[in-house]
Amino acid sequence: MFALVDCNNFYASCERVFNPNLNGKPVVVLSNNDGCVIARSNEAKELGIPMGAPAFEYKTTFDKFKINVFSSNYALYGDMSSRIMTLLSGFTPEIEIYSIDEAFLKFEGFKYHNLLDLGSQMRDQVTKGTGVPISIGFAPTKALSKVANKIAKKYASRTESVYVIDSDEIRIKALKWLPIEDVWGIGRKHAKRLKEIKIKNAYQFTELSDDWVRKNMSIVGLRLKKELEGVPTLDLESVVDKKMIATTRSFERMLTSYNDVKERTSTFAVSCAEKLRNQGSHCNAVMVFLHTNGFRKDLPQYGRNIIIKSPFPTNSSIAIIKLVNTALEGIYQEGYHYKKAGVVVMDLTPIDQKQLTLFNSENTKHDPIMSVVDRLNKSYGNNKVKFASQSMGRQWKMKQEHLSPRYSTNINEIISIKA
DNA sequence: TCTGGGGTCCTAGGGCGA
DNA sequence: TCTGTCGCCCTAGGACCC
Repeated sequence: MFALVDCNNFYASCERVFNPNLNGKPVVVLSNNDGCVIARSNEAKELGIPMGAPAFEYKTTFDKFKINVFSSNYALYGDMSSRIMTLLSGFTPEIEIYSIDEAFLKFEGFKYHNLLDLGSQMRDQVTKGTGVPISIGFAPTKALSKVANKIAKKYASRTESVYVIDSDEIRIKALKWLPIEDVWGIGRKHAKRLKEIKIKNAYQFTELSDDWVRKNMSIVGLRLKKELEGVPTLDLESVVDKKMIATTRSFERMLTSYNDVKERTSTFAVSCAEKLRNQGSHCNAVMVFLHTNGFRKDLPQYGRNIIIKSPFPTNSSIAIIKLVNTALEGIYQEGYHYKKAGVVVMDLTPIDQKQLTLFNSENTKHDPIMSVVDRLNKSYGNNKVKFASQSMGRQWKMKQEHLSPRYSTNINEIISIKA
């Protein structure tokens, strides 16, 4: 049996944990730069705030309904997530952390265990330990546990947030209930095509022929079909090293000078290099992209990306900045208003599998310098150590007008209780 | 004025050597 | 020496997830 545990409206719930006044009130959390809505409490959903709503367009709605608006606070959400995952790990060693707010758990040999009781225990322990409400779906496959979870969440009061699919009868009933566009693994494009041939719910999807699904939706679609039929094709996935690492951002305002863009991409390069060192990897290539604001039809549009191979595997911030600068020179064009840029490090290899090259060897001093940089940043806060191409005086800030304190990860921002 | 960020997997199609 | 075919590798692009 698989269980899918999903935190309800995770970011909004995290904000509520340290601010109980928000209970019962509408809450939304915005993306980086306070751009669009990425999480909503049930009350905000009921007021018709859609996922992805641009914040500036909904400002009057926020004011009108007294919606509590927060900038995203990833320090807080990341910490809450790891506390929840630790609690869940107490129930089974077989756990796959699927995202910041979701985990698949596998229960072998629990045939005669009462899953409803088990789910209730999990729910109570996480709620008691962290204050974040969760929903749990049990089923014989991962895709079906997603379906069960949706039901647990949708009918929270009736199911007490735990739902079990353990018979064919319940499975079919659940699949008939689930609209095709809500099936895990079926995105917008496939949902549209399926609806065109009158497939409206998950059950009808399972009635299609294997051949049709294989032909039109590839092996991925066929695996999904089997999963929904109750035949497991997906197992828990173990944590593997990332195959690419990216740092990309929209700018608060549009940039028109080469040096401004270069400062940004250098900072992205440093961030990617740090992530590489954390993972214990080197990169063998970097990709840099930049583009103008696609929403501004009145301005000329431009966007390009370029991949540059590194002469040697590296995770040195200095070496990666150099590569990124070379790449940027290749694609930067004067005369445009740039809104977004990013650096992606690719072709990653483990540090201990370094191939020696005859030419172009790297500077051997970089490794010790980077470990000093990492230590300093760890002790004095991130990004204290800057490299020459990064801005020194200038402070690049994300727009974060509604940021909550980092209650759980910064001693200066812990919650204070007034007597 | 203001519209996120970070990933994975699969397939088709072209280049290329056997 | 030329041509056809097969399979491998690489890349771009599409689809999906949170």
